[in-house]
Amino acid sequence: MPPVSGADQIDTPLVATIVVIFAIREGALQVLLVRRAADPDRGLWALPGGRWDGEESLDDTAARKLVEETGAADLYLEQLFTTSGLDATQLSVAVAYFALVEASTVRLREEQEWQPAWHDVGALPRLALNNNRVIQQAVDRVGAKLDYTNIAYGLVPREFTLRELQTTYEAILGRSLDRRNFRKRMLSTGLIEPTDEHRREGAHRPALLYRFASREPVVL
Amino acid sequence: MPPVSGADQIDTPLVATIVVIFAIREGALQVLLVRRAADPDRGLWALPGGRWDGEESLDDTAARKLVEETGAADLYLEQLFTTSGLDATQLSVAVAYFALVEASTVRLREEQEWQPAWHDVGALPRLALNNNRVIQQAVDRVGAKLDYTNIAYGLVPREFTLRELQTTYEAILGRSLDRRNFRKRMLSTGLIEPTDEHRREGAHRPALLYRFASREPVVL
DNA sequence: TCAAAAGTGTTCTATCTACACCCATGT
DNA sequence: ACATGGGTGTAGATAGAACACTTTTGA
Repeated sequence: MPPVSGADQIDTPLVATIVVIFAIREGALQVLLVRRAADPDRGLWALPGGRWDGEESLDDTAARKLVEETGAADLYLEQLFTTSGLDATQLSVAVAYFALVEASTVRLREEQEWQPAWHDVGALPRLALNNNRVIQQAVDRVGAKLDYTNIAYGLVPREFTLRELQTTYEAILGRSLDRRNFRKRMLSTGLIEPTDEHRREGAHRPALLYRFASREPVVL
Repeated sequence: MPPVSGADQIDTPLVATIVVIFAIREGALQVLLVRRAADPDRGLWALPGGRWDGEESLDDTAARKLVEETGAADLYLEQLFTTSGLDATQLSVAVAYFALVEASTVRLREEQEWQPAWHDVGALPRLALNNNRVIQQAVDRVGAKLDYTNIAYGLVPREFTLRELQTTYEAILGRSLDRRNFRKRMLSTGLIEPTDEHRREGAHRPALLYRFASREPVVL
């Protein structure tokens, strides 16, 4: 095991991971933010993150941060990019990730001083550091990957209706899709498959439930 | 300006950039390698890289490394990903980039102890650390981006024949393309445009020269 | 006149887009 | 019976893939 970095030193580079945690809530794409506890920008809403201590990989640090904040199993986690110079008061490098979690599995620790809370990506406040830009890049990346991967499995329950899946896509892409074409394409890719169960809710025909054929990342 | 990290300390995380420098040479995709000067894997071929000292951004560190090794203007440089734990002897983080340079503008510093040299990506030796994997990811990324960006401008001279451009694409993709379809697609995207000059070389009809409409990154 | 690479168009296929009606259910 | 969302097919447009002959030049 490699030795651990000592306590804060102004001349030691700080390596941190930050995680853009997405979930679909109330039909909208939301992101988890916390109150930033350190200068600069103390008190502003910010992406959750933590120092990398060298005892685990960067990916593991990001995954651990995700679980700490949401209690959610690590459904989908991907590295975005790395930036330096965010924080003019300290030599620092931030490795940004994004994660996709299923809203119903999340239990926030709302008693915490950093006040974790979901925010609609369409109506974000000004965030600490460059966090607005990081989130925008994460949204763009997820939207692009919806077309040729199965990563939406991270956002929906194990079984879901096509309507739920379509709402998820629309929330990320920011535009509405044609129901018939959406169904045809989803099924033709083979990424999802029908179950033999239906869900009835309300005064209308019950919807067939589907599942992702794989809940590991697949690229078409 | 932020303070500078001190000399080597075993308990200070080392942040380094490494750069996959690509050029087309003799019709093949080649990558610049150097002899690694430090343990582990001292003496093996490796990607050029250098410590990040905090006085410049990570991107600037990678760009400077590129210029130091090749003398080439920074034609195209993009971040790939960041890894930790490459080097079990030290707490380290490596930020990988790839660069596209035009072979004719490169002047290697061959007198250097680290023996910079071009290697065909199709026939690489075993490299230090995870460098084989880094190069593979870089090739995949470039190949994917050929389809929807103009990044090939980084690999070809300011003016070029369609044959030269096609050879460049084929070297990266590892397969041959149809000449007529290639021409049609290249011109229909508007990424390249004809000049009014021809190049005659050999006992055959002269080829019209083309240029990239923009030599800054463009996404279709 | 010959060899060698440049230049050019059409057909076929697959994919994406647009669009309207019937079905199953609860009240 | 009616309101609500679920489920389905077709036609037109677009983009990509396959494919062969003529042109210009230097030797």
